[in-house]
Amino acid sequence: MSEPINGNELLALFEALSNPHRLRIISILTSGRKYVSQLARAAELSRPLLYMHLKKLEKAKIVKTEMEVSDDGKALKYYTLIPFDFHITPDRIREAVKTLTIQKKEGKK
Amino acid sequence: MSEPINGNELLALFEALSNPHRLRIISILTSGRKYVSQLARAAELSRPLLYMHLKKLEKAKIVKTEMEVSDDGKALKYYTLIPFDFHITPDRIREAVKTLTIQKKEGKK
DNA sequence: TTCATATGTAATATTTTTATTACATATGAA
DNA sequence: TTCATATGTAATAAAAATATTACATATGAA
Repeated sequence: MSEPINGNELLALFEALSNPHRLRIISILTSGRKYVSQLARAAELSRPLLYMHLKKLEKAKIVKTEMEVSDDGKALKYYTLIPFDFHITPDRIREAVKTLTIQKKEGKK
Repeated sequence: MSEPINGNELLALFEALSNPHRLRIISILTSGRKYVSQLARAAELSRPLLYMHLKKLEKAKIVKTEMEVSDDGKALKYYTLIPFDFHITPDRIREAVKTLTIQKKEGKK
């Protein structure tokens, strides 16, 4: 969480955190795990849109998910916050950049 | 730098850090200030594109700028890294979200 | 005067991100 | 069977971010 971090992972982290809805989702999840529909109501987002945001948070390893079946038989997809403690300084960024391979437009024809 | 941070400022910070070129720019500036053309060569970016990226870094207060005139009379615009040390945890994000007023599509007609 | 070096930006194009609409399936309760 | 609750996603639209092109000005040196 606080160790030297790979450049691509660090970038994915910042990308995940660079949106107000996703910050709010993180905020909501600090009070405990929520299943998708529940989270959609709390965040006031449509499920398709919420899924998109959750994918970015998953990619950055900020949330994890698990399927469960409720007492009344409904399938529930729970999202849980993965605790983190990032220490961001210029030196850490300089170190991370050494392993940064992501290029915008990479693979362009 | 490490104190509780305003939600909008935190978002601007993450937005500034969520691009590989900008991370590289920060990395380059860790070795000392550079003027724009110098930085453009080091980062292998066109000046117009570099200006766009520098604006985002300035907005997030990650860099500052000062104009100077070189010995041979050229105007030089120097960019300097502002030291920072951010501590990012779920609780800090939850606190910051309370003061988050930025909404995508805010002000839509 | 011409060249090489700077800064500065407007207009446009391209790409990516964000958001919406419209579906599908499955479960248990009424 | 119908209703309310879930999950899941494809197709599309809209908005924002990124990138390029084409200019402008100014300086000192050759």
